[in-house]
Amino acid sequence: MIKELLTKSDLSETIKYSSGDIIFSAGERPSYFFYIFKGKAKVISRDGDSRELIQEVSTAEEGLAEFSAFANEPYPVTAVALTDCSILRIRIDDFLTLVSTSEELKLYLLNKISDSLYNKLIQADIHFKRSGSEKIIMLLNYLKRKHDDKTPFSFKVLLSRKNIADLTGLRIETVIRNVKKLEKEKVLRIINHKIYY
DNA sequence: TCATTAATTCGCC
DNA sequence: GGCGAATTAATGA
Repeated sequence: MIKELLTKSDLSETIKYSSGDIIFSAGERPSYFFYIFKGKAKVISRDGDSRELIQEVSTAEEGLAEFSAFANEPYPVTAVALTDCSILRIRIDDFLTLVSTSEELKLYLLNKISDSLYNKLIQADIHFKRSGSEKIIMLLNYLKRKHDDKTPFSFKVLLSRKNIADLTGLRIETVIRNVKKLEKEKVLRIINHKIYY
């Protein structure tokens, strides 16, 4: 287990974060590798302080922005706790030493970073679409891909309108208008404000 | 439960 | 497609 590998080293420490706390900020030089034990965090880009783009949501038993341990660049993004979190941190030098000794850790990182890359490419595709409704449909398809039941309207979207806006780069009003349009076109259903796709 | 804050929706430009 | 205001939902004391 990755968790044991990281904890057995006395080089690591566990830090508690409250919901909303910033774990690292864009522009900072990474000094630590972070691994979430408990809770959920988002990795975002910011546009002033009004708008944000959700780049990734990481949850328990996952690292946070793993690429940063290898990229040797300042963080291009900011990480914020979405819930109360318990997060392990280990200095990057120590982490890299640990990686060099563990096949399991190497495989984990290869998997996780590949997965992130895949997500990024889908995301780029979403952003590349011109119309709001196309962006929303692509996001819904992406979210539904792991949903077993492929029949229409079987998938309840748990995201808020704001979440969808933050994931697609659209404004909330645009999301609301497009979602209504898509309902008229019978592409999705709205029951109790929730979207079924 | 009440108060505060966040999300959603609507009308207007 | 964005802004501000009104409404509604969620959250916290």
